[in-house]
Amino acid sequence: MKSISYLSHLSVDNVIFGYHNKQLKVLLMKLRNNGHWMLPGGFVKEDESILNAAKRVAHERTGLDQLYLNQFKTYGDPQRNKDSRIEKQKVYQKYTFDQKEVNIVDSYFVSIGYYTLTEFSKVEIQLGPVDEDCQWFALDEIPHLLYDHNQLIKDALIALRFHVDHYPIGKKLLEKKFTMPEIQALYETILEKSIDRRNFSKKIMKSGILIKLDEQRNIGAHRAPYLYTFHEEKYAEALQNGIASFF
Amino acid sequence: MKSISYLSHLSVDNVIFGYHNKQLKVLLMKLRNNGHWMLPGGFVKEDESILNAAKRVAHERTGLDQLYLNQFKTYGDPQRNKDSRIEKQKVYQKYTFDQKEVNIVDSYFVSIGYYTLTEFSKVEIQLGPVDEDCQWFALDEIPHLLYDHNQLIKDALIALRFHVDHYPIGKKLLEKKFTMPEIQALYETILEKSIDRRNFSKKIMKSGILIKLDEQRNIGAHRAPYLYTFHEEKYAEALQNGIASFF
DNA sequence: GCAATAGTGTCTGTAAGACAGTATATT
DNA sequence: AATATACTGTCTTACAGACACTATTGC
Repeated sequence: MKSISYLSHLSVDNVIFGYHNKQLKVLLMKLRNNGHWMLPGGFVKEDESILNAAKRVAHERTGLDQLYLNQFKTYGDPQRNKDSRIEKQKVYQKYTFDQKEVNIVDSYFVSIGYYTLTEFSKVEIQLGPVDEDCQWFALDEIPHLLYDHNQLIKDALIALRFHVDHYPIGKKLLEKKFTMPEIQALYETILEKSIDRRNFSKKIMKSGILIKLDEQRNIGAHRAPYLYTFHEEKYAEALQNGIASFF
Repeated sequence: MKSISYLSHLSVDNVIFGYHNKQLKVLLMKLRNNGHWMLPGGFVKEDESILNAAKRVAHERTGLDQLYLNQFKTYGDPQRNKDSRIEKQKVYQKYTFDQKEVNIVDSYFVSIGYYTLTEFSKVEIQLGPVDEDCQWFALDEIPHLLYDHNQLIKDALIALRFHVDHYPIGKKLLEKKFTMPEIQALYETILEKSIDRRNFSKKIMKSGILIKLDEQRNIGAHRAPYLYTFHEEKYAEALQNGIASFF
């Protein structure tokens, strides 16, 4: 194996949320020779920022660039990398750090948690160099993951929902032009609650981030919905400064 | 120097806020042979959680136990430990990690930021083993600090204010029994804004975390204020679940 | 005309924020 | 009496949340 210098005892873990058609999923992977599902993660190179390390990890699996990553919490407890289910001898376990090989299983890693949210319908999953499998999982079908990764997902969800509540989303999740029911479904799916149509529309229009277009989209045997786009400046400003409270 | 095993390239930095008598201060220190003020920080032992590492760092300087620490952000950029003002040869710079000596200056450290808030009047500052000086600084008198530590303080303040806005504080900052003006001054100082007396009292009483006692405190040539204590259960519950929005 | 979905306005309750006059303790 | 600080209630306004009928399209 080629010797690459990574910071030892440090990793990044990514909770990659994917949205498509009223479904919210999480990207999970299996390490070769390991057999347990886990979050995509990786290590930090000696000359790399932690944010770029997290972006690289996400890019390796999804091919996506320009992801909007959010750091949500850092985990560091000597017990967190113990998992009694691991058969140590079978595990892909040697990794070169600073010229010496290290057991990546069962040794203490401090891990920086990031999450991101993306449209998953066009993502073609690629396996990383040490991956055996990689797939999207619906939130209610997440298996028991390695280490503390189930907890990371819980924490990331809380952070994501908080974010959605205070900052605009949707630019990378919806088409350029979208309907009010579409963006409402996005919010409802992420927040896992239903929102009154009239109140939703009132509120989001008042925030100013949407522009109503003089176009409609014909979909099915019913009244055609109007199309909207994001107001670029207002959207960017709200992303900077936040919105008092959204939904 | 004794060989202690620490996780390399990883540190914790503490923003220790101290409140006393309408003043909010930050504890800063100077490293021996360095000459620049910085946040108290330290390294993580091989068998230690990052939270305990941060507690140990705070304990070393303040002697305080049972601090309520909050992790707010992790910093990791190869550029963050560069500081052109450092005279490298003069710096206390050798530290033993994993049996080998490492330059702690100018090498890449990922740092986990914690903040805490404590009453500072009874704290007797102790110098850590590598400290030259350690003192409280008012927020508007903070000098230019090493590395990105001024930014850490900014971020910690935002996190602290957010926390104060959504969770109860005061148990470790006020005496067992306190007056309404006292707790209001605490909020006003931390949030750096004045709050209407009538609205403050209305709001905090409605939250249920205060119990009005049938006692008054005689202080000075004016009407005696009533005393209050925290409602233990309500306080604990609010600390768990948060309060919609406070001030 | 039937089925399906989109569009829209009003009312009510609650909470935030502005605001001023009275009460009490000390000297 | 004068000074200093504490105590308290009402009004206005904005927003959240509940709620129902009409409009359009395809078949």
